[in-house]
Amino acid sequence: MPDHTPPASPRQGRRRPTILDVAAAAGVSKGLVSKVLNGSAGPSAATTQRVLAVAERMGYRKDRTATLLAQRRTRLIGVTIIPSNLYHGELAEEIQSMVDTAGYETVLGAMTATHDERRAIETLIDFRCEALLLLGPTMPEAELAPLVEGIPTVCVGRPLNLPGVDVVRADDKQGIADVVDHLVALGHRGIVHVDGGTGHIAAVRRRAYRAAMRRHGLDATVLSGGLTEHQGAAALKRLRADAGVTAIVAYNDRTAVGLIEALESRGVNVPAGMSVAGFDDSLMARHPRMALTTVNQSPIEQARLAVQAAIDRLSGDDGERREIVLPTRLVIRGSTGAAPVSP
Amino acid sequence: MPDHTPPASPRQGRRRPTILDVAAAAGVSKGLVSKVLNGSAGPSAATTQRVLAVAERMGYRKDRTATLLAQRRTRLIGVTIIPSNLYHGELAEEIQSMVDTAGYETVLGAMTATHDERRAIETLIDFRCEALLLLGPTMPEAELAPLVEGIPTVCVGRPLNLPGVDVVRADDKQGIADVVDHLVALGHRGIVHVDGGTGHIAAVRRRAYRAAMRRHGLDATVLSGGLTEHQGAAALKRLRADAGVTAIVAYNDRTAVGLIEALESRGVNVPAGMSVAGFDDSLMARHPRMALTTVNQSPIEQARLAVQAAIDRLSGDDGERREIVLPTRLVIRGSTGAAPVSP
DNA sequence: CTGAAAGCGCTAACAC
DNA sequence: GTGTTAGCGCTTTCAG
Repeated sequence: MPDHTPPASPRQGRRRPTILDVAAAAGVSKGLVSKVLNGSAGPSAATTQRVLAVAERMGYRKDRTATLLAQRRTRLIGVTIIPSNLYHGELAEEIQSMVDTAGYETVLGAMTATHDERRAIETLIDFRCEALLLLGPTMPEAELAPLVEGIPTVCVGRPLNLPGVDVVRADDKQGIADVVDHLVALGHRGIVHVDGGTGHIAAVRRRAYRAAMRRHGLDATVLSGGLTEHQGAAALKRLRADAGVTAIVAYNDRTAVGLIEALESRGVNVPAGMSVAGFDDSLMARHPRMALTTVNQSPIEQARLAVQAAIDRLSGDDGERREIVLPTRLVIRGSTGAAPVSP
Repeated sequence: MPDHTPPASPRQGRRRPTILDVAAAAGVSKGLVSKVLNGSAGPSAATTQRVLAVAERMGYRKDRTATLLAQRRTRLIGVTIIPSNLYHGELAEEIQSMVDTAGYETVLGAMTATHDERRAIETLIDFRCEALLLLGPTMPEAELAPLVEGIPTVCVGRPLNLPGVDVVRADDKQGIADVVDHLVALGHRGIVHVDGGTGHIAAVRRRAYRAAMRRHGLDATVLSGGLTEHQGAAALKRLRADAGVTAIVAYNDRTAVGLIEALESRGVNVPAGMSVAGFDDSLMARHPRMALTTVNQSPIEQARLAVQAAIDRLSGDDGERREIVLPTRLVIRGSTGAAPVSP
């Protein structure tokens, strides 16, 4: 006689009670239970009481899967995130609150070495998220387009000219320009940029750096970096010692922090021997020990506006694609200083 | 005539194609399509080809909700996380990879100000996660028990004596003891502890601190702190200036970092004026600028073991509750130094 | 090899 | 007020 376990089911305690079990135990129909559970008008106070009590006692929890299938909506908002990026963490916390109060739920799609952006987005879509919030997406526009087609998406942190995709971002160009201006004002002329790799935002900042240098009549040098501390540190190997470089404009705070680490481990003091500026003004940058000169891009405001845009779309706002560009704010701290006088 | 939009449906592009649409377009039954899509044996090569092509062309994506409902399993592993905690971020990335390679998927349940641990866990359960990984849960055991009952759970970072709940944690007691020993060896006697609030791990470390102090015949003083930089900084206000305190054992790196920030903003140099030690050895602590003396608790190893435990349970391992205690490793860096000689 | 049909647990008309 | 019923999109026997 074959054993009678449910197919390929994982070890699981006794079967979860369903709405039917509750209905039976309360002596009513499942339809009624459903209404009670959803607080919809109809059921009498007495029934409501009883059903609720029974449900509670049985430890009943609605099966969201079934609910969603039946309702054909999820009230889910998907957010792509790099967990080890503190700036993403900050944004995510803010987003979570906003989404919460709007009566939706967030689901975080992690991007890691083994789980790239495409997969993260696909996962989110598979969860039937009704809207997507992409934190600093790095995929090329052309690949992103078909992926998010048909689902209200807001892109946080980079420009993206796709129909149906709203954008909330900081003015990266201005931010980088401010950094370069600041360094030039301090007397630096050998200013290099350690970029953020192949992503789109990286390209934007790279261009902004080049434009700013040109404006000052200075030569631009770009070193390929990346999104992590480690990649930032590694970029230093590509810096020629004799190049007369006295300042580095890093892609973001993580890159900058990695650079500072690498510099100081080689005995180069920051800012005495080298000025370093970041981007994001993350918790890391704010700390007096790090005291990173960086660019603040109002994460809270970005989170608020991004969620707002998504909710608006979900509420039927069919208006034009929005592109909200927030001003950046240069935050000058101790990691940048006057250029050393040449010997 | 009533309009015919689906009930309360959010704005959504044309309806997503279902398996039925694909079946119709391919001229086969939906059952067959299902089989093809799942790669199960049966369909002929020709049909497989055709169905796959049609599905691709229509941009078909399976509705996970429906799939799950039908299969009665999700292959989902839920992870609770504090997004702004860098240590959690590190753990999460590692977990994600491990879970990935095991053929499961992770869903992150964020804990924030508006979304407490209970809600995060409930959300995860509502997603029908088959197993739960709780990162440093703070809820009292008695409240946690009914919540996670019946679902394989592994608790990361704190002891938890609950049937069916495996534990992977570092030896906090040893870790704190090492810190205290280290400080005592440096000549400190006025050593206070800024704790992590009301959570369980906080209690464990508090006790460990008290025990270590007692062992050295020193008076213990505990200042209430918290899990964030801000709360760490705030704790300083509660420190009496005349107390002869020369060293602080902080609950974790975030608390320590907050303390250092607050101390240095008051002109107290670390470690010259005050030694500060953290716990976690997060990315933050490792940076030379922060150079935090702290306790490493092998996050990668913890992630690996935690996922392993969860997968084992899901694979039918009904063995005894496991409690894996990893050794900690004191990492001495620049934030602790010799006690100032008293005047 | 393919199709038909019975659910999965819940919601939402629509009757009673 | 309360019960009945028809799905939601998919998987999975079980026949053909």
